[in-house]
Amino acid sequence: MKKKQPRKNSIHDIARVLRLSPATISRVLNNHPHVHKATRSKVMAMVEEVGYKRNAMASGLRTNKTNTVGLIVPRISMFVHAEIITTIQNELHAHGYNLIICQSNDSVEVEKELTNTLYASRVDAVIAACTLFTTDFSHFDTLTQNNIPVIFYDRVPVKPYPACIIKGDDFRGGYLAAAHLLELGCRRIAYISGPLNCSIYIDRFAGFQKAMQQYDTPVLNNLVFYQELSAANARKAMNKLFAKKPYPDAVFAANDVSALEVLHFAKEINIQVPAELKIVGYSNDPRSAIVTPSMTTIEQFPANIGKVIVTELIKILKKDSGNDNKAVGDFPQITTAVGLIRRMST
Amino acid sequence: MKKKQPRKNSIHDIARVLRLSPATISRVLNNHPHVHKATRSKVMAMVEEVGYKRNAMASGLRTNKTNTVGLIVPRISMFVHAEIITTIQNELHAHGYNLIICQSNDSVEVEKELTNTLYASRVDAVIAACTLFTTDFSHFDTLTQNNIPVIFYDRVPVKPYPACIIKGDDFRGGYLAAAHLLELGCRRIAYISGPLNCSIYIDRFAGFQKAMQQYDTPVLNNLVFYQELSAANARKAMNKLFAKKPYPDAVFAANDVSALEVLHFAKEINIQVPAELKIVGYSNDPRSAIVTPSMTTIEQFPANIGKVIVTELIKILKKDSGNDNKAVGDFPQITTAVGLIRRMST
DNA sequence: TTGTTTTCTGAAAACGATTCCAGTTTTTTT
DNA sequence: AAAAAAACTGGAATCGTTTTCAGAAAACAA
Repeated sequence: MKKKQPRKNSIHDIARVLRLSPATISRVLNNHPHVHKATRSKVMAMVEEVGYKRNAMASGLRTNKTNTVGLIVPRISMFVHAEIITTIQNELHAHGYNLIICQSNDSVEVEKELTNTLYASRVDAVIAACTLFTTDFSHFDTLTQNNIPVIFYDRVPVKPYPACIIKGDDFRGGYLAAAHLLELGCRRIAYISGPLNCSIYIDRFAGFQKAMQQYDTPVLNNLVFYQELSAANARKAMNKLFAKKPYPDAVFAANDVSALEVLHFAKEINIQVPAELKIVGYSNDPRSAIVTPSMTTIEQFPANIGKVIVTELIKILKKDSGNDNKAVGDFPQITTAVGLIRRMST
Repeated sequence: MKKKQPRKNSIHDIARVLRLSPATISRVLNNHPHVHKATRSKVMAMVEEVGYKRNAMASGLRTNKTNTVGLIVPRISMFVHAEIITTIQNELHAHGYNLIICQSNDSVEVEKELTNTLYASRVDAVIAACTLFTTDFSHFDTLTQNNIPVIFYDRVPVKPYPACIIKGDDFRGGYLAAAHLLELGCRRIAYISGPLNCSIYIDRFAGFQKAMQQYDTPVLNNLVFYQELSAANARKAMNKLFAKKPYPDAVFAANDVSALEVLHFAKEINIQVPAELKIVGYSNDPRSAIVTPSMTTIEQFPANIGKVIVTELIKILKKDSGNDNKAVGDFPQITTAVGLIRRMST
């Protein structure tokens, strides 16, 4: 019960007991060469015995390295993000890095604070998926200017920024969804988009337009909605769409939450899906597979995104030259594949 | 473009420029009294100008305080956890603490490493929901023995452990689910449980038994399954249950993933839900609300759990006496409420 | 044996912020 | 005007680790 570690537990304490210097203990702990075998095992034994654990703050302060990567994400509960995070964590772990996960709750204010906190703890790099409302990315300057590499993904800066950018092929996603509906014969396609200040929605919309154009189908203003993609907003849009005929024959929603609400609404007012109305969502949220009818959606391959992010990050950390002497154009910009998953809603 | 922060950026640098001592800068930064007003504003201006940001490692090393709490969780993607985490983060933030979120991926090995990492960075406290397979909690000893408070929630130690424990009322959850089914007239109730080495499943099962007993209904061994709660395992269980008559008239599953698979299976073999088979899940996963028929389930009020956790944690951190001189019995053990949400599956 | 490498080890100076202890200035009191 | 108190500031030690530099010990060569 009263078994207590000695109050202090530093390499000095170990050194004192073994009549060695802290320097030697440190060398053992860091696998430096030129430590006598006997000394090494003596030290290791003692380290084991007293349960010594390195103080990361002292170490980091001295070496200017934390082996830690910070991640900022709007909400961890979003399926795509959860999946990406998990992959990132596993991959980083394999490379000896720890991951600090932070949620911005889609608040720019919190996002700013988080960049500061991560800088304060001097993480080796930051990975960020910004909020919907982040149009000014200058709060990341503290990081980039102090040579902490930043990788953006998902919701990325629209204007050039000195950081690596990794994004899904949103243009193609929008195109695939629209082309699919057009091919099925739909011509009055409603589109529920996110706000157009955000990179992903800009691109999805552009893809949507491209497909419509290819099928010589005009994009009707009263069939397109730019809004925060909540269920409530989707419902509002549907109320407008079905206030009077002609009804749309398809709805493409830029995320699955909206698409699910569209489906729910259609059921309520007894519109047959897919016969009278076809629906396509975005992201392949697990819910989209289990509703009835199951939902056609765009798959983003989150595990792949995670892998690409870590691969790039490791490259950057390895070469270690930091952001110095780099022009904006020197930072890679990578697009990851998307695909259409056809289900019963079309 | 070439605008560069001066290479170093410490209080020494600010002190040098202002012809003050680092001590004074520090005092300004920490709102110590007894700093001349003029000096204070001069310093603040310079801090602002050079964009000085405190080095958390140096500060933490000196003060032995990081204002950071570590959180270990099996998977952030589980809805209940995501919700709890978000609440914890927001509440902690209000108290000036940062949160480091870590995933164990339900691996005991990773969980161990994470406790070490969190100890290495000397967080002020650790909140942990352990893996299903954690039966030995000794890897948390490093923390408790070094006076870092630990709070367990959800999946908590079964044996006494010197840490605060916060758990949902799993006994009552199991009871409510079973009693609900019994009240509706079900008598052949199958139960898909998690493995019984884990606190939550022990309690849910006990609650289930209690209800069965109150209704003088025997718990039949061939209707109870102890297994990791995956969709695949749920399907296996269903295959057994529906291999030959008499079929069960209800299934209670200890989580929603299993319950959803049960529903899916029932649909496949054309069993009417709820007419022929009633189903109850656990956790109120968002998916349970949108399937057809929607799923009756046990709500755990995750936001409330998060609040309770932070309230307790702040109490502990405030009194700051640490784990010293505390017997195992001195640590609070709190149970949070659960409730039944009745939907169309019953 | 002596001289020269090669191994091994320790002393001490960092890293950046905080804080105790004095010391200096200013204000207040007598 | 002198004495006492209060307000303000700086020096220097400290937190625990890493690393450079140089010194001591061992191994090797001549």
